[in-house]
Amino acid sequence: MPELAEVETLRRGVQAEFAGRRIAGADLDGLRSVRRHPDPREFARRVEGRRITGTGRLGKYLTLSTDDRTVVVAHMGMSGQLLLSAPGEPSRRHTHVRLRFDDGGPDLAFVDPRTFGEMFATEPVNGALAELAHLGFDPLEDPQAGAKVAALVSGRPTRLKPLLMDQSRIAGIGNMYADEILFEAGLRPDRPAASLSAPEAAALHRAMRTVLTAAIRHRGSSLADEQYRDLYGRVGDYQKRHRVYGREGQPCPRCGAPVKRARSHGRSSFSCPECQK
DNA sequence: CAGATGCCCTGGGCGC
DNA sequence: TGCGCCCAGGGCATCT
Repeated sequence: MPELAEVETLRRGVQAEFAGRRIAGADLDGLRSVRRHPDPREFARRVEGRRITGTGRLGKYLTLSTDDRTVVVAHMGMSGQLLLSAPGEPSRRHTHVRLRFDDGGPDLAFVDPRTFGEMFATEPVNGALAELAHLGFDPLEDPQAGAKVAALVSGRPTRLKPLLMDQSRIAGIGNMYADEILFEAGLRPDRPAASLSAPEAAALHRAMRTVLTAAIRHRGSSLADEQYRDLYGRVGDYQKRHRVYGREGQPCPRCGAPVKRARSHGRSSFSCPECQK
């Protein structure tokens, strides 16, 4: 389930492999992955002939800027992959979008079994993409992130974990990294945000940076299903360093108490009952 | 406005 | 071997 660290890993791959190249055409399979376009042919028409000039990321969204105003946006959802594919090589199952390039180099394939992900082509209005306007700040890219975390928790009755995962407030943190960040910060997932002291809010921001930068350094997390792969099809390494997520009953690496799993709304939260307060 | 719920969707794992 | 069931969960629409 690609979150900020996995999308950032993909972005770096896409930047290295696709920046400067011109899209010859887009092959589409069905409507769902380009569902923002009333007619999928519109997506193909908008990207054809565009040269990719750079890449960006806001939260879990990856953006490809081009030589005109067109911006191609990708979101991986639960199971989306962006894969470097040899031109002419048959598309694997669940390939929904495939970008071909005019230089004979590798294609970019969007593969997504569960189809929660999407791609679309759009353009900025007043320098911003309307489709991403609902997103909150990026915890790594925003230089004001520390102050924004402090402001966010102040006076808010919401519990910490839903707050961390609320993309309209902080962009890029999902279920997995929320658990790891809260463990790193020593804070319970169900802790009311407003109850945090100033040092605890600072620790929460520090934990975001620590966990997310380490996860990027290790090229993201691939869980048991190995659904997450980078652009080259490689699994990440950071799952080996998970301390609570997916580790129910195993000893907390800090105090040895068994990691606890709690469920709410069909989502699992993993935490240490002893050292998260 | 915030929180809760249900839906979208498929592969993999499990029990029988 | 195969079938039905459950689970994973991000984003969004819809409700209270």
